[in-house]
Amino acid sequence: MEGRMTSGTFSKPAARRDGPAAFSPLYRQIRDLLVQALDQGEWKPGESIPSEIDLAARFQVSQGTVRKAIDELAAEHILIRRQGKGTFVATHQEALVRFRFLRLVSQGGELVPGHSEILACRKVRASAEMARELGLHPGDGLVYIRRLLSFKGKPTVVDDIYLPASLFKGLNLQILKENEGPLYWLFEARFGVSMVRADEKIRAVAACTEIGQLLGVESGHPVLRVDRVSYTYGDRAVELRYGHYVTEEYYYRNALI
Amino acid sequence: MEGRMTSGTFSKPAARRDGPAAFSPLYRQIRDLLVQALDQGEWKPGESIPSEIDLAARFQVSQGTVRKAIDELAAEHILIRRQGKGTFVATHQEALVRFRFLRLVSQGGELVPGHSEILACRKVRASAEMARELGLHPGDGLVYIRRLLSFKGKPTVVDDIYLPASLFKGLNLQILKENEGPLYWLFEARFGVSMVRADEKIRAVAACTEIGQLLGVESGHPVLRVDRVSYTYGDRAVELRYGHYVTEEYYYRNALI
DNA sequence: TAGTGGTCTAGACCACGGA
DNA sequence: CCGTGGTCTAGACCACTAG
Repeated sequence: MEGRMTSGTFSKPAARRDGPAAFSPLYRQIRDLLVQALDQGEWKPGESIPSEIDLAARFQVSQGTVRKAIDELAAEHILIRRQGKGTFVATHQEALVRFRFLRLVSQGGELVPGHSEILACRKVRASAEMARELGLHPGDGLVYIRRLLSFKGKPTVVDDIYLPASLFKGLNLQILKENEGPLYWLFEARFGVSMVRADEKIRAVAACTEIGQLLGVESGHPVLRVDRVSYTYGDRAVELRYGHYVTEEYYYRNALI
Repeated sequence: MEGRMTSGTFSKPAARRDGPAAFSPLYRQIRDLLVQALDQGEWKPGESIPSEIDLAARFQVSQGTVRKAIDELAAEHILIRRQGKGTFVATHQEALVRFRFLRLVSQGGELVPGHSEILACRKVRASAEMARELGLHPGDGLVYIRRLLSFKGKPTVVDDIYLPASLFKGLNLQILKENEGPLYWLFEARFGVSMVRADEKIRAVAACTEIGQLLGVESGHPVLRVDRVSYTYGDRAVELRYGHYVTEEYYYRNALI
């Protein structure tokens, strides 16, 4: 009963005078094991993971410790708890997840679903900077995608997307055109790459003629430029996305908390 | 409400009884009581609140329940836990808090402290829309502030700020000019109004001549337009802020999580 | 050494969803 | 009805900070 998996088994007794703090509580180790299992596809987006009691048995810890591990993953929106039903792997099919990654809302504040049109898809080679951001080598293969997002028929966003070809083998124009629903859903369902978080850099720039034509505005018109790096389970960058947003009828919404 | 208290396993079921009808677990009621105490100024920004054990005694619940209440407030960055020291009320003096409300970073990604210059301060009357957003009546008194933020000597942000005059009695140009440090620090230290969260709407617009002159760019130059509504403890809107950002050397950074 | 928050456990019971 | 997550308690011990 007692002696089982007390904190001594996992945690490090003192005796570290200057090394980087090596102490990691049990629940965080469990959290990392869960992420690892997710990364390996043990449970897929939309599926349920085992119950807290089962996981507690599997990892030989108390239910409370498993709970705290899941709490963290739920706070990161990697897992979703549903009382009475179970705990599920988040999927970009759900509106709540989608709108975390597409912040455009109409003047009134409604979250408007958009229509996506694929304009291009081809293989390119990574520049030095792209390689650095994706943890690849310059010249490595990338899949380039250009797509136009429209809201209520109005062209609003042009995205230029770059993906590591090694992770998205076989991705081509036909697959993209056949796809219905969010791109990230295609990525997770067909290629096993789940986008979990992203960092964005936002600027105001003047539209070039090419972008202007696609968005139906004059060249020089102010547009939002949104540079995104997206990450999957292990904090691994797996997408670069350069977006141009027309913000006359929709705006980028952000909550500061 | 009553069902909440009848959860007979509690050794002290008679402890809490509060009125607001909706069902909410004990720890959330404790959370709300803590927010209420903060709102009434029982503990001021930068100060420590009582220990978990003391609070547990005060509210007649277990330490674990208090912990969970504090956990929520810490997640909202309203409280800050420091192991071995105590739990403290967040203050805008801290860099971590400031940078949650000022998202501009340099190209390299460093968080650069800026220099603030007050350009104007006067009393105005609330328009219908402003009144609606602040929960006031049209015509109610507001304090209007224009300030210029510069980074490394370069003018970068013009903010037009509107505050309910009733909450900021006596705020004038002199007080603003004497103030050193963040505006929000002045607000919380001198007027007892703590900004806890905010919503922002972001667009790309062309600079008008007036804004262009202040920011040192041509009229028509693309700038970020950031409309902010800020909230204090009870989710009460207490500030409108319309910002224009030049984004050539600095950009707005956002984390999608 | 004393006091704080942080971790972990064990057990009881509540709320919810579905068979 | 059962199984799920959600709440609450009680107690032991660990990690950190300060005097």
